[in-house]
Amino acid sequence: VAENGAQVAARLRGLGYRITPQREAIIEEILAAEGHVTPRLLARKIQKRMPAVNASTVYRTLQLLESAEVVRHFHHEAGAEYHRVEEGKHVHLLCYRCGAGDDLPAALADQLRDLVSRCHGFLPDLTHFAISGLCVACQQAEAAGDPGG
Amino acid sequence: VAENGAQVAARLRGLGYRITPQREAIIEEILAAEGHVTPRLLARKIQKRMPAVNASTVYRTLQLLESAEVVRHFHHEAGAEYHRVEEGKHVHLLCYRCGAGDDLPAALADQLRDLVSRCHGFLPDLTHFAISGLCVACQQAEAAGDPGG
DNA sequence: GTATATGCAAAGGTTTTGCACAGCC
DNA sequence: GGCTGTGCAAAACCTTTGCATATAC
Repeated sequence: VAENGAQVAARLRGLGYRITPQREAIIEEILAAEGHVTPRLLARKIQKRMPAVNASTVYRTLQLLESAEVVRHFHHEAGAEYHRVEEGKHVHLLCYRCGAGDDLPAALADQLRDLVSRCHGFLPDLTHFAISGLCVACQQAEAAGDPGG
Repeated sequence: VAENGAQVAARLRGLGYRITPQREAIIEEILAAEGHVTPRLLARKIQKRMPAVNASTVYRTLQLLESAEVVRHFHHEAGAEYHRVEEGKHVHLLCYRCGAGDDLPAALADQLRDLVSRCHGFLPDLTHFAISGLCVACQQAEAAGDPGG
């Protein structure tokens, strides 16, 4: 299902957008990124390849790509992060003690969504905000009285 | 269980902090606020009472109050919000279509937490990030083909 | 050729920080 | 009186915006 850069570009063209070298580079960089990227990091990566590219172009392109459903963003402690839509099923878990990130298995995520929906009516999108908490290792450390970080 | 301003001040004194008029005003304003406040709104409220108070004092005091466990913060689309610890049990639901806010019933919140904890090991704090989704009304509107906002 | 995208620069906004002075205890 | 907290100003960020120019189609 995962599109490559050329396919994304073709789809954008079909929507009436123009394909510029800047946009090609930004698309490629996002598709190449595993997981998620902040706009600022993405801007830095792009500027390594094409130093003249302005940060505002990166921000504008991200908005464009989100409206074209190529990417999506979610929020965590440090702000917003972008990822390709195909990787959007992840529920992001963040340990507030050690900072480790993890993902919720899809089956469990579905179960949570259905439970909220059935019991409360609200249909949650658990992928849009991260979930803070304690990872297994840090729970054990806390139980053992380890002061930790 | 809810402390009043004087009790909070006494507790801070016990921790070795000094109580200034600014801090008293900030504490009172937070305790008076129902629900949550952004730092910027809090700063504006304080400045109505005491025009000379600088925003940096508000930010510094919020950090202090959080380390003393008087307040806590959570994140949503627009940034961070602070609330008193006693009101911290809320899981914040936000409709991404109409913007309406709601809270998850405590029993359901507990159930979700236990489910994640049992199945995955991770012990989530569902109060630290809001949960985005569709409220009941907007689900019906979408089902009815209403273009909506 | 024309509409769109870009670069640039500047603005906008929030939050942080350094420092001298004021004021709490 | 000593140490902590405050105001002020400025800086540091990130992100957005207006406008003239470049360029994709």
